[in-house]
Amino acid sequence: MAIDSPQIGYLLKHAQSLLHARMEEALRPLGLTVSHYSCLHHLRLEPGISSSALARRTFVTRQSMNVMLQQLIDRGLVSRADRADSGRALPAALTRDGIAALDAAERLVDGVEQRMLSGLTPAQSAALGRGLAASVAALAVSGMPPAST
Amino acid sequence: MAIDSPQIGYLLKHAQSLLHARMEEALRPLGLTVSHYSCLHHLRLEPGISSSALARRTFVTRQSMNVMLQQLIDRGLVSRADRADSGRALPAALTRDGIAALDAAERLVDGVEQRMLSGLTPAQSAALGRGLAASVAALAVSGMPPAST
DNA sequence: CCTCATATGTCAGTACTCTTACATACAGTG
DNA sequence: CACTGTATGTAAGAGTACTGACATATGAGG
Repeated sequence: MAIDSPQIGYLLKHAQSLLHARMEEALRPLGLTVSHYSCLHHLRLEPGISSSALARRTFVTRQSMNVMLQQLIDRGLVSRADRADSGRALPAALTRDGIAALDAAERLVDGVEQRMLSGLTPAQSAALGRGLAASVAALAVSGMPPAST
Repeated sequence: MAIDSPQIGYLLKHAQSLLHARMEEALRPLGLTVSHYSCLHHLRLEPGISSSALARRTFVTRQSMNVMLQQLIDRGLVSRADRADSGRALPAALTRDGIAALDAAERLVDGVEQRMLSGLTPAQSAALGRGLAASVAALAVSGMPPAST
């Protein structure tokens, strides 16, 4: 293993693990998990999105997303059509209560993210964002890049 | 939610998710999971480490680490004393086969990390590392920082 | 010496996510 | 129209990690 860069993977894991833990703590008073929050968040960004598409946005399988959606529906935070207009996709959307819960959750989550970036200047935060975006782009497609040589 | 910075949490999750997926793919031919790799990796960094300490390094509970360690012991990659010299900690270490497996795994993982950073200059990679380290530091302790105002 | 706090190992139960598999609905092509 | 490919929803099962609880071993302090 090389000397300098390879620990970036570990730092990435460490940062993500801590962010998840702090978000979980922050959301606990609302009775929401981070997964629930992510679901609601993307549901607001794209009202009427299908469960499968939502699953891709939140990096889980569509089976897991269906379970989570059902929980949120049972709690009255999400509504979902029981018949598809076209195709099989059943559009889901936030209810009034869902919007309220998400508003409260956003405030808490924003606080955690601000705390995460509190040791960085705006320029450094922007650089962090660019670095992460470049990493995402480089890892986006499955499989190995053309072998060296 | 604010306009610019808050998406960094999502980028962090996205990057970590993709890194994990690519590492899993790369390690599959060896029959190792990313969790197994992390375990072996830290076992080499700190030979004789206890299961609980190893769990902290790899961000899982000591119960989960015990299960993983047992799997690796059953495969002959790790050895563990059955009696503690002092206290209750049972020191674990890599076997000859474990070192060989880890050597092969390190090469594959390094390739993935290099791919992740391939779109960044060395200076940008360093900045990414510093940003992540600062994020880890800011999120390190549980609980909320003193409320604003 | 005794007590308390901390750390480790372990067991049992729970919850969550994934893998695998199948049925359905549309789009494109012959 | 029939066939193929892709996308979605759903169900069943396995695998994995977590929470809660308890016993044990050491060190600090009275």
